[in-house]
Amino acid sequence: MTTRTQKTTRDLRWHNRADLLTRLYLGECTNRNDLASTSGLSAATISNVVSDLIADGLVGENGSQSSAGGRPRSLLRVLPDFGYVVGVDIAETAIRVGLFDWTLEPIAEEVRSVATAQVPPQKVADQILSEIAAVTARVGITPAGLLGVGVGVPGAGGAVIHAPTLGWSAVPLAGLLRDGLGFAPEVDNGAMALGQAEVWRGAARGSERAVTLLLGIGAGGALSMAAGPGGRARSFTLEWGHTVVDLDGPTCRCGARGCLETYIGAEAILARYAATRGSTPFATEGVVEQLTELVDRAVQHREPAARTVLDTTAGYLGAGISNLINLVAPDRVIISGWAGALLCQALLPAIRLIARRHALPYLFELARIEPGELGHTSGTLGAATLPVARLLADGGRRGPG
Amino acid sequence: MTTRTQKTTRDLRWHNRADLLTRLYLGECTNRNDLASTSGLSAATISNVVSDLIADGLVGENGSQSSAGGRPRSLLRVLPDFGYVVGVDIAETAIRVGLFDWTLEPIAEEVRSVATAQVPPQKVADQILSEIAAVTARVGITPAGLLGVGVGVPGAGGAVIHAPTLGWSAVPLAGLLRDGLGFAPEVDNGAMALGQAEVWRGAARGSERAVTLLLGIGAGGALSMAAGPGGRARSFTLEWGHTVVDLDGPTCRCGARGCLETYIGAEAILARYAATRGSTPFATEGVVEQLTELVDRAVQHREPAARTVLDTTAGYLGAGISNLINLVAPDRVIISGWAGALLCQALLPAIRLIARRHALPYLFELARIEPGELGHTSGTLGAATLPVARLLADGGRRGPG
DNA sequence: CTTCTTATTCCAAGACGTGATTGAACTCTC
DNA sequence: GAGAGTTCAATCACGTCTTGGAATAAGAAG
Repeated sequence: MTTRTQKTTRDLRWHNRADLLTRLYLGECTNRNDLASTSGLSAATISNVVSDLIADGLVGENGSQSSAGGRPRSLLRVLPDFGYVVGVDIAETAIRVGLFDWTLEPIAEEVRSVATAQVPPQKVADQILSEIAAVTARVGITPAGLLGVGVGVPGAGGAVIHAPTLGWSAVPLAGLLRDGLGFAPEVDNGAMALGQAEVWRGAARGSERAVTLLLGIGAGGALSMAAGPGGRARSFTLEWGHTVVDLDGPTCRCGARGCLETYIGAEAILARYAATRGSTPFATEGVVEQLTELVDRAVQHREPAARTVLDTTAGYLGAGISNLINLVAPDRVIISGWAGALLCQALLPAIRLIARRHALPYLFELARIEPGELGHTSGTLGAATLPVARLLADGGRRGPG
Repeated sequence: MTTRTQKTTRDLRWHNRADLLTRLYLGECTNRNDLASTSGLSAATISNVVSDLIADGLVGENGSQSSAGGRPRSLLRVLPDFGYVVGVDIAETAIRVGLFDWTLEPIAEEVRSVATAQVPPQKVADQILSEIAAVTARVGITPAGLLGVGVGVPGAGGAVIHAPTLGWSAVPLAGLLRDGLGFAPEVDNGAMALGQAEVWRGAARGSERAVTLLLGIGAGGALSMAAGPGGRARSFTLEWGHTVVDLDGPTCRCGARGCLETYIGAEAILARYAATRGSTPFATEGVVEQLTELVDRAVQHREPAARTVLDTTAGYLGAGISNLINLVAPDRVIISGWAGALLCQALLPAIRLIARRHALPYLFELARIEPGELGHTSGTLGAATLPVARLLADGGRRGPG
C-alpha cells in the first residue's frame, strides 16, 4: 500500500487516455461522440486525447458515418499494425505459440507436442523461446520488436509458478524467459487469460462477472470481473478442479482426496467408463481421441454404458458449477477447453438442469451457462490478452516490460 | 460502464483526499510525513488536503511527536465527534442496532429478540426503525443527523434482498427503511460487512484478501480484497453454506441437497449429536445454549459421543475451508459468528489440520486460519462499517444518501 | 448559394500537484 | 544561554489538466 495510482494532473491524462483507448479497443465506441457520452469527458478532452492516440499510431480515422443532417462523425478504429503480441499456451500435451497483431487477429502459429508434465521447466522455457523466435521470424521481426509476450500456465501466475498439473512448484518461469527475450513476459493462469479473451471476444462479452472453466485432463477456472465504477477490471484464478467433492473420494494427483478433478477430469471419465460393465475398448489412443469416441458412442450410438458415465459426469459438473455460482455469483459461466467443448456438445442441457437444482435460485437466474466460443486457438489467444491488457491499462505506452 | 471515476482535476483532489483520509482512519499514518511518503504525494499537497480535512472537522491535530532534532511532527487524528453511524444486524434470533461514532467506538446498543425468519419484512423494517429511533434518542440526535445507516443481512445485498435463511426473496428492505429514515441505508450481506470490520479492526488487519466465515444456524461467508495498485477495495459475498458437499446429502432449507450448511450449521450439528448413540439430552433450550453445552461436554468432560460429532464437524469445516482456499486464494480465513467462536474453541487445530490435508500446499501456506476477534458486537460493528466505507470513499462528504 | 445542423477544434478560465522557498519549532553544541 | 543545525509545515510561481463556450469544418436541405 505504498504507491498509488493517479496523483498528478499528468496521470489524469494517462488515465483518461487508457479509458478511451480501451473503449475503442473493445469496440464499445467508434467515434468521438460515443466516447464523450459514455466516458463522461467533454468533447474538447476527447479531441485532445484522440489526436494524441492518432499521433502515436494507436488509432486511425476510418471513413465517416453520416449523422442526422450535419457534419458526419469520423469513425475511429484501433490500428492493427501498431504492433504484435505473442501468446504462449502451456497445455497438457503441447506448447502452442501464437503471434497476433495487437487487435488479436491471428498472424501465425507454432505448435509442438510435448508432454509438458514430463519436461523440466528449463526445457519448457527453451522450447517456448525457440517457438517464439520461429513465429516472429515469419513476419520478419525479432522478439524485441514485440509489444509483449503472455504465457498461460495451468496453475498460479506471477513471478513464481505453482502448477500441480505439471508438477511445478515455485518455478521462476518469467525469469527463465526474460533471459532469452530481453524483457519479462506476463505469466499467468491460462484459465484467467482465457476468461479475459472470452470477455473481450467470446461468449462472455458484456459480462460483469464471468467464470471461465477450462476442462481437459485437469479442470481449471477463473473469475473475470469487469471494471465497475471506481475500480479496475480484476480477475483471479479458481482452483476449481481441486475442490473437494467427497471427503473419502479417490486420491488426486495433488495429493488430496475427492477432488472434483478426479470425477470430471478427462482421464477420470475414461477410467470410469473402462470400469463400467458394458464398456468396450476404444479404437483409438490418447485421451482426446478416446473422450471424443466416448461422447460419440453416447450421442450417436446411444450406448447405455457411455450414456451412464456421461450422465454421472454431468452430475458432478453441474454440482461443481452450482457451487461456483453460489460462491461468486457470476452472470456467465463459460465452459471451455477441449474436454469442455466435447462435454458441452453432449451434456449442456443436463449440466444446466443439475446446476439449477443445486444453486440458489436467485443466483442461478443471474448466471448463463454457455460453451466457450473461441475454439482451438483459445489458449494462445487468451495468453495474448495478457500483454494487451497491460498495454491498454497503460494507455498504449509502447515497449515490453 | 457509462460513468467513470476521475475526470476533472477536482475529482483528483477528492480522490487524494479520500486516500489520505482513509490512511488516517485506518491508522496507517499518523502525521503529515507518513502521509507524504506512503501516498507518494508531495508535502505541499498533503498540507493543502490536510488543512481541508481539519477545516471540515474530520481530522484534528493531537499533540506532537519529536523527531530527530528538528521541529516535531504534529500528530493527526481522526476526530470521533465528526458524527455517528448506526449498524443494524439482522441475526437469526434477534435484531441488534448499534450506535457508533464514526471511528466505530460503540456508544449505545438496542437488542430485541425476534425470530426474524417468522416475521414479515415490513415488520422487521418497523422494528429496525423503532430501535434506531431509540438508540439515537439516547445521544439526543435524530436519525437525520446520522452520517449513515448500515444493515447486515444474511443474504445478498443491494436494493433487493434475497435471504434463504429468512425466507426472503426480492425484499426491498432499503426502500422500506428509506421511507422511515428519510435517506437510504446501505444494506449488504452481514458476512461481507463483518469481513470489512475484521480487516479494519480485527483478525484480518493487514490482509490483502481475507475470507470471513459467519457460522451460526446458517453458514455465510465473504471475501474482502484490499485496494491493490489501480483498484479500489472490493468485497463480495460467498454463499458458502449452500455449497454442495454430497450430491445425495440431506435436503437443505434452500431446497437443494447436501449443502454444507446441513453438515456444519448449528442445528445440523445438534441433530447429528441427538442421533448418536451415547448422546444425552441437553439441560438447556435453544441452539446457542445447546451447542455451548455440546462443546463443553466434548472439551471439559471428554464425552466420546460429543467428541465424535465435533470431529466430524471439523472434517466438513476443514474441507469446506480448503475449498475456499483453493478457490479464492485468501491470505486469511476468519472464523466468526457465535457458532464459529464455539467451534474454534474446540476445533481450531483439527480444522487447520484437515484444511491443510485438502488444500493445495502453496495456497494453504498463504492462508492463516484464525478465529474472529470482534466478539458479540461484531454484527452491528460490521454493519456500521458500510456507511463509514462509503464516507471514506467519498473523502468525508457529509450527509447520508 | 444560403441556411441549418452536427461534429470537431480552439481558447481562456479555473483547479490541481509540484518543487523551491520561506517560516516555524525544536535540539544540540559551544 | 545563544547560535547553528535540523526537521516540519505553509506559501508561491509554474506547468498541466479539463471544461464550457465560441469558432470553425463539413455536409444536408431548401
